[in-house]
Amino acid sequence: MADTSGVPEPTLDEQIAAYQREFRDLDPQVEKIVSALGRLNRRMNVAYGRQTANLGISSADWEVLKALVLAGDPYRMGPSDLAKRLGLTPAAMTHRIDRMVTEGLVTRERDESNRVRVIVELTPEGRGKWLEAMRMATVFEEDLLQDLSPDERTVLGEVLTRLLRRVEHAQPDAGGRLSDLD
Amino acid sequence: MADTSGVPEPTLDEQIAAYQREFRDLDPQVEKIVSALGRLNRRMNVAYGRQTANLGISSADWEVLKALVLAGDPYRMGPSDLAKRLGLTPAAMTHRIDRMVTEGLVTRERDESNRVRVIVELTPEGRGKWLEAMRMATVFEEDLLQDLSPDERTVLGEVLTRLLRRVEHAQPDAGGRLSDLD
DNA sequence: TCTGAAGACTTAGAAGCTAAAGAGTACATA
DNA sequence: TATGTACTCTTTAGCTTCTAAGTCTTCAGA
Repeated sequence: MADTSGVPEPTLDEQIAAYQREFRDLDPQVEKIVSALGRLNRRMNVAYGRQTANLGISSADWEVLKALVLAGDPYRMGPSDLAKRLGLTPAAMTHRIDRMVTEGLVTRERDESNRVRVIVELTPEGRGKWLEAMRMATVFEEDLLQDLSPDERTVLGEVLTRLLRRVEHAQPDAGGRLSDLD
Repeated sequence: MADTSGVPEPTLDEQIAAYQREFRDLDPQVEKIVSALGRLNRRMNVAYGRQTANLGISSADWEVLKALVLAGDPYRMGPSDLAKRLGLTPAAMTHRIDRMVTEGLVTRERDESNRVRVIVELTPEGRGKWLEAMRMATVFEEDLLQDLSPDERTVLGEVLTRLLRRVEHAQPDAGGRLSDLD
């Protein structure tokens, strides 16, 4: 584990002030919204990560569990569909499934009706881990939002989905990957 | 590059509906806010990633450039301070700096007043890349938010900083790492 | 001068990814 | 039936980036 003590991250306002100092054409209000979004997400992911780590599952495991649960009962997908869904190569998916099989989270077997295909299926234990992670996550989320009034929740949800629609429309398909610009 | 065609991600509403089906105790409004936050952030990061990739810098490069710029003129930090700031081990920082020196983004030299220390300094080219990345990012961000009224911007900024304060208070220091639970 | 602490680097190795080659299965067509 | 082709998954080789542990250099204090 890397040492993260000392050398603290600047506060949001300090960072915005520094940006304005180093970069003239900056709307501080826009930057504050965007930076807060990035930071909020980063902190939330740290919290989720701690919770799932306590369950003994990695973020890679989590992604696969989520995809299988969203597929609905009987919680099955093929490796290449999973790979496309998660943006991995089939080779990477093979290794990931190997690990998850040994962890007891999923099973892998040939499709008897078409023996070219392979079926990855959630085990009861895998589904249990997903449910437990969701339970912890929702407790955290409720707590996070508890200071927001009903009106604020409505507005926030509406505005965020509007932004999401805009960003999805602006970029039809994916490219690189990057942590928050923040 | 992994194939990401076909097998589309469910829409936000489809996903919420699936979560409700699979997990009883779920406040759909809370989940919608949280999921929209996660997705929005993910899409934004993809956009940033494309932009910086066009400049020939990686997300790792970007993090270092940002830290040095935020340090202010003369844009200097020691490797271990950078490592702590970015949550890496000093060894990883050494390699990252190696790469960035060959890319001409930073210089590395011994501190003559204390020869144990090393000083990493932003080059004019590195600063130029940061400025250019910021320029592209702000254009994208202005465009993203353009449909929001002044009132909506004010409320959004205020609510997000409130949430940020809450999440920062709730978890003083970091733990694991995870992509969006979404 | 000696010694311990601290900072940066080196080495060895683990994890996870990609690209490309390989193996097995299904199916269309002769 | 035989065979070529396509499809799916796995294997192999190699790359990148990280951590852990050890080394080297420098500085500060006894």
